[in-house]
Amino acid sequence: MPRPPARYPTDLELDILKILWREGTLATSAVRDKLAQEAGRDLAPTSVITTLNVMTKKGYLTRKREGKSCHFRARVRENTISKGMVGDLVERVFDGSASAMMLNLVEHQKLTHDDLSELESLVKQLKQQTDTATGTDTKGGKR
Amino acid sequence: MPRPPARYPTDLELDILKILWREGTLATSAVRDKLAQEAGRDLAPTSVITTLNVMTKKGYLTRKREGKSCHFRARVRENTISKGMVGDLVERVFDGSASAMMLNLVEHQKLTHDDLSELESLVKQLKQQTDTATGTDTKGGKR
DNA sequence: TCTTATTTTCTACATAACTAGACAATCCCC
DNA sequence: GGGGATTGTCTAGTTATGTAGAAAATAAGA
Repeated sequence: MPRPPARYPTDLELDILKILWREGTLATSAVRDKLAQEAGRDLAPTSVITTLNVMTKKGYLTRKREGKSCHFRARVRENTISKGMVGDLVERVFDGSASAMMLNLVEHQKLTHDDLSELESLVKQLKQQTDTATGTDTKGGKR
Repeated sequence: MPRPPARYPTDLELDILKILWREGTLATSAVRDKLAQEAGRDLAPTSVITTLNVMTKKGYLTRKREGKSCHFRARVRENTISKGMVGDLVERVFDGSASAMMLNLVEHQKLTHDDLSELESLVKQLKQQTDTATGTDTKGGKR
């Protein structure tokens, strides 16, 4: 068994996905420009196309021929990917314990006072839901 | 510029680190056994040594000859690695916004009522610290 | 001591990721 | 319509990861 394929988008793929999530549909050259401007990746046109084709093969993108050029669009939603990547990290690093990861985040990453307030109210809200769900515990299956 | 080296331990490396963090120092064969038992990785002895040597070269491990065999020990602390990996994900997926990642976690990962309680008190505690810090301008240097 | 089992070293190979060149296809402008 | 520019296809080169075999080194036992 050789190198297993990555479960989630690689670095470059993620940079491209971010662009397409924001911009919608773009031609190859446009993707190339954005990559240079925003991600500081100054790639040859062929490099960009190759990558876009690979991503299409992987199911990350949709490809449509438009005259001589191709237009690409994200086929996966941002939320799905970020959720998956976070979940993967929780699994691999924290053995599936989301709370362990939360604690790590709260302790090590810089959170502003406002961040903390927002988080606090969100937690309070969720706690109430869990409270109410003690009777009908089917509610927990939010996701 | 070809394939960039991973910034953090790969899958297999992390599995090995987890074992060594828990067990302290182990000979190659012991690492191999644990990998089989706990991670379900049934590797050939040579595969394990090769990986251990690579990890040593990367600075993850310490290697000491002990008669005919070698003993390995983690050289990096668990906290450092997990913090780094979480920070990396925050950077790559959430563009550096730790709070965005928190929200994702709270929304999508399953947290028990107890998890939420613990989190709540931790946030409360941190908020107070931030409050006290309002006098000193340490707030400015966010990111 | 000589055989044997263990462990290491060195080499190797498949696949993924990242990048780009050679070259073909296609479009636009004069 | 032909020349130049743009874009796509195909191929390829480099490094990382994951895995293991051949063979050397070493310890241990009969």
